[in-house]
Amino acid sequence: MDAQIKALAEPRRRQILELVRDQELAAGEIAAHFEVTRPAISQHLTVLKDALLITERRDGARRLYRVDPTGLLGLKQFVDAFWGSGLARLKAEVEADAQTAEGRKRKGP
Amino acid sequence: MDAQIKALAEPRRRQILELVRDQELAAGEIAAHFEVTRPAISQHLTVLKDALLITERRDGARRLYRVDPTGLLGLKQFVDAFWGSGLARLKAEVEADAQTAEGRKRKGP
DNA sequence: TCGTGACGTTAGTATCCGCTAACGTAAGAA
DNA sequence: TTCTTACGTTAGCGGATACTAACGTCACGA
Repeated sequence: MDAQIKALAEPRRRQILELVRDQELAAGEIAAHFEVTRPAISQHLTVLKDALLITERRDGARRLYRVDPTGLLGLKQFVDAFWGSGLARLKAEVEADAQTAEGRKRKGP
Repeated sequence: MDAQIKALAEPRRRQILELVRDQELAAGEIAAHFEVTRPAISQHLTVLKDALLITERRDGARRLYRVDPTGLLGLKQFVDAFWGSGLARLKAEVEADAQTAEGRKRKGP
């Protein structure tokens, strides 16, 4: 999961992911959306591919890229774990606060 | 969400988050779990705090830290969006493959 | 075979970032 | 006040990385 999070830490790579989220695009088409050089985009695509976040498919001299959702599984589990436990703790706190507030009838919001 | 993902991109910061996920710990207690110096941990805590991933509470000369789950909301939405759309696309592909396979009865697994 | 289009790859550079060492700050205890 | 504890902050260094420029590779058409 380390490679995936580090890949997503770069804003441009997240933009690339959004581009190939619903459509399959060639490397040149992706690069055309940005103002950096094409090799820079190529390196970003390599990072995303190594992190299993996109898949590459050859079509003649072109290479088509698309999102690979399975690569996000580890990150999703990580986030969901914190999200679930965090919400549970928040809920417990709110209930505890409500109880103490009812018992004391003091220290308003 | 950029600050949150960049904060999570560092493995040590994820370990810190796991530490203060279910318990409230002081900066020194957190630093005791690692082999790096205390100032390094202090800087990590600052990054996590700026990214709204943890909360700081003063208790005398000590400072207690704990996970703030609400800071993960943006990242969770981002991941869920890709996860949902990606799974939908995968499902559509599988169904399309099943149809073509049934029609052609060729090109096995 | 020669040329062209579409990519990837490799130096080389500037910047960012995590770490340590040294210093500064705030809150009790003596 | 003075000492100690528990922190945060700054300066500086070394490694990682995003970028550009130049070069190499593969597929296809003339």
